[in-house]
Amino acid sequence: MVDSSNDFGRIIKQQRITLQLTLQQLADVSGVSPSHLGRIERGERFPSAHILRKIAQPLNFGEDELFTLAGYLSSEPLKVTEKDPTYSSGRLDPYVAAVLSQEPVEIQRTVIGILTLLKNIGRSMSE
Amino acid sequence: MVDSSNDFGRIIKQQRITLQLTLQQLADVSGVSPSHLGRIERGERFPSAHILRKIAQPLNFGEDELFTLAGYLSSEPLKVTEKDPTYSSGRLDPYVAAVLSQEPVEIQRTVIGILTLLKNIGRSMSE
DNA sequence: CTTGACATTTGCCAGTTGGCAAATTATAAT
DNA sequence: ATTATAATTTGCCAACTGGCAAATGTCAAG
Repeated sequence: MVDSSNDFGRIIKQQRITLQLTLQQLADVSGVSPSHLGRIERGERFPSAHILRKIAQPLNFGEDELFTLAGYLSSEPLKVTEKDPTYSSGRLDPYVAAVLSQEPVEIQRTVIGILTLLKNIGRSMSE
Repeated sequence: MVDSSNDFGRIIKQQRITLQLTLQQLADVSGVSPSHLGRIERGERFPSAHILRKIAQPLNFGEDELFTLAGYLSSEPLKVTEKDPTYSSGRLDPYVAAVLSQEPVEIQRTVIGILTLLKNIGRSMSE
């Protein structure tokens, strides 16, 4: 299965690169084969919970953080999301709320500041 | 494959019974086939993260909670949040919630993705 | 340019997941 | 008990996961 907008893989890869690890090294530490790790990074495989748990710690992710990321970023959009009006715009996504509430209010507002900035940039570029 | 001490299945089943749902009804709501749900309940299948996520909401479980129950997660709370009292307010600033909820969920999640990336960069730079 | 040493990707395939439909079992109602 | 109906389980199999080994890509040193 290929995930065309492979956010999860990109995040994993970014973190591996940041930590200066090769696939082989991450494989040694996590016990997951380098080939499989590579396929996860480029969205050719969707890792099982078992694998997610193995790679969470070596990548400095909280386990549940990685699970939540994987769940929400998985290739198949949730039908529930489409059917349930409470999940569409006008409401705050529960996952987003959960993650943000872990941050100090200062950080929360900074995030909003960045969002506003990006929107302004986008607006001015489309004129 | 059979899980001899099938705690997870029992908990899932208990919750389904409590909510007065049949396998068929839970299947309709969650989008997971009744046969598969049945096999999960009696420990003949280990649900993927994808399936876990689908059934969490209809059963009134938080996703992390369900992952923990599934035995994939350690039950330890997040280290960062626990050790640093100034770090988390534990709640979402109302202004932040108001602004973010005006964006599509997709954007909301992208914002979180950016935040995560920035945190990872910061973490690796301070080592 | 070539060699050698790693790093990453690909080919292959055994094992597992999860859906569909048929079979079986439980539950009512007469 | 008998039939009808709903709920659950089983048989089957297409699709996916993840490991191993081979192939390919990358790059620094000679």
